[in-house]
Amino acid sequence: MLVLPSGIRHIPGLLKPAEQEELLAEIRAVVLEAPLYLPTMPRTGKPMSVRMTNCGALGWVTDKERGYRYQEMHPITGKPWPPIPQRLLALWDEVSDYPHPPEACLVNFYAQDAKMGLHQDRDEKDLEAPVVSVSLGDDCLFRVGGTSRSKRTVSFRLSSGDVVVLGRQGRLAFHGVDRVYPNTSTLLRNGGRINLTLRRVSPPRAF
DNA sequence: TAGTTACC
DNA sequence: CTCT
Repeated sequence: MLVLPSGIRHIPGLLKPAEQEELLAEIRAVVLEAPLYLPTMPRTGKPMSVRMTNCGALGWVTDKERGYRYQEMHPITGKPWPPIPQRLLALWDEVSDYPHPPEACLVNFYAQDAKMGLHQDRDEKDLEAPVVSVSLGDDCLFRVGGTSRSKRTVSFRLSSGDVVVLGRQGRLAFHGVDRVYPNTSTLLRNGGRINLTLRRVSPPRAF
């Protein structure tokens, strides 16, 4: 039987099919305002296989010249990111156990051959807040390990409507997507997978 | 495959 | 550097 590393919560089917459809419509609206683009790796300029955009006050971006960072503007259009849909803010309140709202929602689109290498989310200044991830569309094989690359990893399947929370000891866990399973969901007409990642970037301002 | 190193 |  599968045992997840501590601090990693997998909540299968948290979003019902109707909620997935509603959320998808909102993400389509985000993508109309802030188009998906192909990010590139720092220094090498190698394109990733995933296409990205963001919503929220800040968005995670990467390019050859300036590397991984958060910024307030879409790198192609130069416009501010659209707001995070209210139902994602509500989901954050439901699962994050954190008293301040997320500032960034990274939207990752995985075509059927896309993947994401093992990595840590460590570009945020606030590491107290968890990372909350929502899956839509085709299933994927998700892999998660410990806080060093050499630690053992476990793999499990994520389906549309599943939510994963990386918090506490899991906040800096290495994780990635090894493959997408084509045609395992009918949510997206043309297949593929969307992952939404909610993050708090800055420590909350003292009042 | 096991796992590095920047830049600001 | 979320790749090789």
